Amino acid sequence: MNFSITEENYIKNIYHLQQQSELVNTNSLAYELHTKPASVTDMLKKLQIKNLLDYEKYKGFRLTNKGNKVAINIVRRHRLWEFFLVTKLGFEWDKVHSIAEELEHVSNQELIQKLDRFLNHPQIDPHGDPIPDGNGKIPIIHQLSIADVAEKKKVMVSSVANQSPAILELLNHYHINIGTEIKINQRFSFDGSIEIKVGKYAACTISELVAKNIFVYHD
Amino acid sequence: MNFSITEENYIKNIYHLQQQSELVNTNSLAYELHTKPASVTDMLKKLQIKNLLDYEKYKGFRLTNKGNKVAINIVRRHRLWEFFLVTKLGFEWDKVHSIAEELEHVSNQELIQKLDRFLNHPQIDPHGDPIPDGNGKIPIIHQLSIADVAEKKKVMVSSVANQSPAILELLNHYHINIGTEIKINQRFSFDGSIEIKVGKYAACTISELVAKNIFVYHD
DNA sequence: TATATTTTTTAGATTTGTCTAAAAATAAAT
DNA sequence: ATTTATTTTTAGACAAATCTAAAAAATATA
Repeated sequence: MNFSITEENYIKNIYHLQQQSELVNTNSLAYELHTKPASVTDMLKKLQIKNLLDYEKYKGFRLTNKGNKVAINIVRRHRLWEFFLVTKLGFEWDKVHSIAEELEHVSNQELIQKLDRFLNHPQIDPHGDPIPDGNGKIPIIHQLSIADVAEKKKVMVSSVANQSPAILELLNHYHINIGTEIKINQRFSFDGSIEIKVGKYAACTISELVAKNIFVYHD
Repeated sequence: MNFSITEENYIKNIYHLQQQSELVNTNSLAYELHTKPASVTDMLKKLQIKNLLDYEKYKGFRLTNKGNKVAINIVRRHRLWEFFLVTKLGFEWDKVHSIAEELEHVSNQELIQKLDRFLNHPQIDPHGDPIPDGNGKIPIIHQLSIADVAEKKKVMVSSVANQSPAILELLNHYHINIGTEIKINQRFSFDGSIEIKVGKYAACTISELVAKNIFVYHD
């Protein structure tokens, strides 16, 4: 089944609001979508008719199983594109969200499948959020801040918590990016700074603050 | 200035029809867009108001300079995405057009700029059509069929004329793709077949028919 | 030149998604 | 338990893009 861009945006935002509270209400959805409550009510009816929404007048609403599947697929597309934009095109984190918001509506199944393979089946997007797989399964990924990784371990960067241009500047300087391999050489107890080796670059030292913001895959 | 997806589709199709005849008429545009002449007339008025179209009732129409620039930008996006889909995601030629048709409407300038750089500023799309550059300049590319390349020359595949699944099967077998480096070893006059070396694979022989359908960059 | 045919345009209706303003239901406060 | 405030829904209008059916203009034919 195919949905309009507008419908997809409603579905996706309902999904996200449901992560915080079981039942979603009209006003908060209207706020997220930068639209008016009256418009939301109209769309709720349409989504209910299409069996995407459990909705009772004045009582709030939630996605059906079917609606949930559709939502997860949109989220998957969004996060895959974000990963692509950062790791392949060299975008900075703060720019990718709005672009991915457009790309996510290109709904060709084969496209997403091939994109996923091209990116090597990433499990975490640049913001640290999990990327659902083709079956809608959301991986539970164990991430650890570099500050907590044991010495001598080799790890791969999965995401970065703080997304300010300031930390970006620093990470670029250290050649650290999503997917970068890092070896933890030595931790210094005086100030919590850590000597690391990034890829094949010469070893360098990062502050504890930076270390705490860099997350890596960890099983 | 930003245009709706519908407007962009009209502009692009007018552009393509203009390649064949200076003035475009309502019926042929309606045919291309799978819509009705009455709908076309409505849109023509809108495009004229936005200064994209020179249009006189009952007399046909053509893009203005401004409209032309917009069209070329859409074509650029379309062909860059086609190139991406084939060379990076491994799509076959016959599948990419409709997907690129959706992707082309994601109009973020920086996205296209970075995609272009990522793809290494390709000049020809998988169908052999030129890709306009960021300034709207359309490169005049000299392509040559492999059948006409001198012996011992090293060349790079730019496009493939015949796009049937049958030739695709063969090209996959030979590891030939857009961007692939090929060295012409020897031409055999008896049947016009040619021994070539594809990338770092062992030399192989292709028929004259295949050779005639593979085009390469040539200055 | 008059008539027939084709092409193009107008007029008015429809669909999708939106809005404002007012009414109805629910929740909060006295 | 009323009154007040908030939230949600309805009713009716609007803009974008489309359609059908009929009128108008241009072209072709006799």
